[in-house]
Amino acid sequence: MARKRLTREESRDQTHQRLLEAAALVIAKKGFAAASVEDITAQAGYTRGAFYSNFKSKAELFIELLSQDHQCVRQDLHEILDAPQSLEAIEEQITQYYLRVYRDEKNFILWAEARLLALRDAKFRARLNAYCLEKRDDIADVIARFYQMRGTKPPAPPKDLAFTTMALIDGMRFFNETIPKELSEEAAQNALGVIFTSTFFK
Amino acid sequence: MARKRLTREESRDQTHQRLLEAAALVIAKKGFAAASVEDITAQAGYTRGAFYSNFKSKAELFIELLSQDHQCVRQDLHEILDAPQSLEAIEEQITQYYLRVYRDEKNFILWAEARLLALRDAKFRARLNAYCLEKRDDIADVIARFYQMRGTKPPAPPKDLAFTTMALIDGMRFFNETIPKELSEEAAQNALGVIFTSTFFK
DNA sequence: GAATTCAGATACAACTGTGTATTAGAGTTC
DNA sequence: GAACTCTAATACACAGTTGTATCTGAATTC
Repeated sequence: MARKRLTREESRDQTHQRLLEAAALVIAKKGFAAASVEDITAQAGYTRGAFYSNFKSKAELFIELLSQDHQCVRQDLHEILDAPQSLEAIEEQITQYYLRVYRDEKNFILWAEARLLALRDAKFRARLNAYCLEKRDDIADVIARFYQMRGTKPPAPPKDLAFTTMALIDGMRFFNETIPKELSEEAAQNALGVIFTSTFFK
Repeated sequence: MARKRLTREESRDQTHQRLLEAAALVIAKKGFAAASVEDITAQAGYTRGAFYSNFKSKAELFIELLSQDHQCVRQDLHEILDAPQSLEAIEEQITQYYLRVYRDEKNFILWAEARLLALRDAKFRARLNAYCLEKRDDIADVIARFYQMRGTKPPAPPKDLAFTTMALIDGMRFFNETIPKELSEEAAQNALGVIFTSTFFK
């Protein structure tokens, strides 16, 4: 199994990507502040030299990591929800989608770290807010489309309801991680369902 | 204005309390990991010697800080909600209470830091979960009491609805801090109101 | 009021992390 | 294949953090 000899660019991209993946692991494990550049490069199998020739700073790397994840999540959402569908299908898919995010989203710790970092770093906050608003608007679109199809008026502006959704999911995601014993599948569905079944869609 | 000469115990308690207050400031400002013992004691006007003769570790101090805040918040909640009241009064007061928490709660950053720490430190998590469940049960009581007075069945077990409430408030609190421009008073009320007016209480 | 006790200051030794400057070695160009 | 260029390793100087060990002075005790 001859390993392909890489061009300079391929090699660099590989290093770049490996550092990002390593950072995701290490930051999730130790937290952004406690994750040293040394930790990250060691996890990736490099030394600090590789880091500084690929990124300006730890925050820069983190932003790029979040950006990649944001784009992935966004694409997922669009693939599921963009095709025109029936009222029932869309309702079902939204519920499924969020239950899936709630259960499977691996990177929520990274986003929690990021939010905390954003409170303290204005530049970082600006970048993060852009992602946040993009997501809110995507969700607001879905909500607006849903009510339009049904021909009823939403109980509040869709953008506000989108905030509700995001806040609730994030909060529950945390409980799910720290007190799983108190949050059976059923309890989680009850807690989330308040929005997805009782309010938005009834 | 003669300053009172303190007894040893008074002096120690004063130092202890000042360190806690300083820690609240510094941890909120720099984050738990980045806040060094040196930072905290300097902020309080002491040296590290004072810290190590008052606390076993930074995590220990943090737990005590959170414990104090938890007790305060809890007492507030009870004072407002414990007296038997009319249905309308309780509904109004819950809404007011949460709007107040939402707007005024100064220490939510500390709790956000704590949740992240809890993901990584089992002992810390156990302590924090205890506070979390105590709070959930307090809220669940209020919800149960409300439905009982009204004589209707809650849409889900009160404990689950309490999780919903806590998750939503925390999440919105974050948005309020990082994207205040997108969250007018009205938008916030809409986002929170989904629960307080549409679901729980209608 | 002398002896004692204890809160907190000071000094210290070990470690960890950072960023830059320099170097080695592999890819690229001609 | 010789000169070059760029990625990543290595070396280094420096700053910050930690916990303990020791010391000091004010409160306490007799």
